[in-house]
Amino acid sequence: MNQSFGQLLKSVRREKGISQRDLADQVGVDFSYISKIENDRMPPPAADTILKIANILGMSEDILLANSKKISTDMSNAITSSQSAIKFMNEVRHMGLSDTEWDQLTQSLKKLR
Amino acid sequence: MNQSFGQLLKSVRREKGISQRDLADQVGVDFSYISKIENDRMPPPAADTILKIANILGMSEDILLANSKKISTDMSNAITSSQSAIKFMNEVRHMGLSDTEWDQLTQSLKKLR
DNA sequence: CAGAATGTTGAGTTGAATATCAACACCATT
DNA sequence: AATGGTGTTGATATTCAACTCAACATTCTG
Repeated sequence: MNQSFGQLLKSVRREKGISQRDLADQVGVDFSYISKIENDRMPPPAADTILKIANILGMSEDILLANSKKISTDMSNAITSSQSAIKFMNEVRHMGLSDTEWDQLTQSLKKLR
Repeated sequence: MNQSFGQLLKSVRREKGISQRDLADQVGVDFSYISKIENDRMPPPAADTILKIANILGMSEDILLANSKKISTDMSNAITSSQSAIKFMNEVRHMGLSDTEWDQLTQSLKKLR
């Protein structure tokens, strides 16, 4: 059910009919690197690179990022730039939330605005 | 009000009456490294090292971590290990929450349990 | 099948984070 | 003034993520 980052990347890239070389050129990396990532011979690239890939492939940044288990610079900043955010995250970490609870929090989020 | 990581470390260490060498030995780093950190000549150490320091000094891990603007491995895992958590964080990132809003979320958190 | 396009693999590179080492300076006590 | 405990500094080392490069293999298309 949870496909690897490489599997996801490979399938989306193929759907779009783009070669590894084309993608790599647009991203600004070597095409052999794309190959290794797609075959899970290397871990997902840096968060910034993941964002570029998502945009070039015309897919959701969030979905690709989520599959990579990486935290983007933006997200990292969103957390560490505010004392209140850090406090919140510490609480969360100590509590060990379930998926359901996370979803409830997302609901609370939407009620905030 | 917002003292640097180095200033905080130095003041707490002195309160406990521990020398840089003693602290460094217990942490497992060179004492000169502690000196540089305390004088802000080097950025805060790795998250794991920060946790060790906090424990040796008998202070809150969270406070020290928060001052360092770093994300601990535990916190990173708490976020990336769940799809729902990642979804929540993406929402948050796109919204750009204020401190007040973060505090409200912390309240929601407490109501969850 | 030929040639071009595309994909794979192993070894090596690079820069940033995270430190170490050696030398020296300061200060208090004996 | 020497010793011992402490702190500072500049140069250097180590580690790891994130790649590149060159060579080869496979697949597609005419």
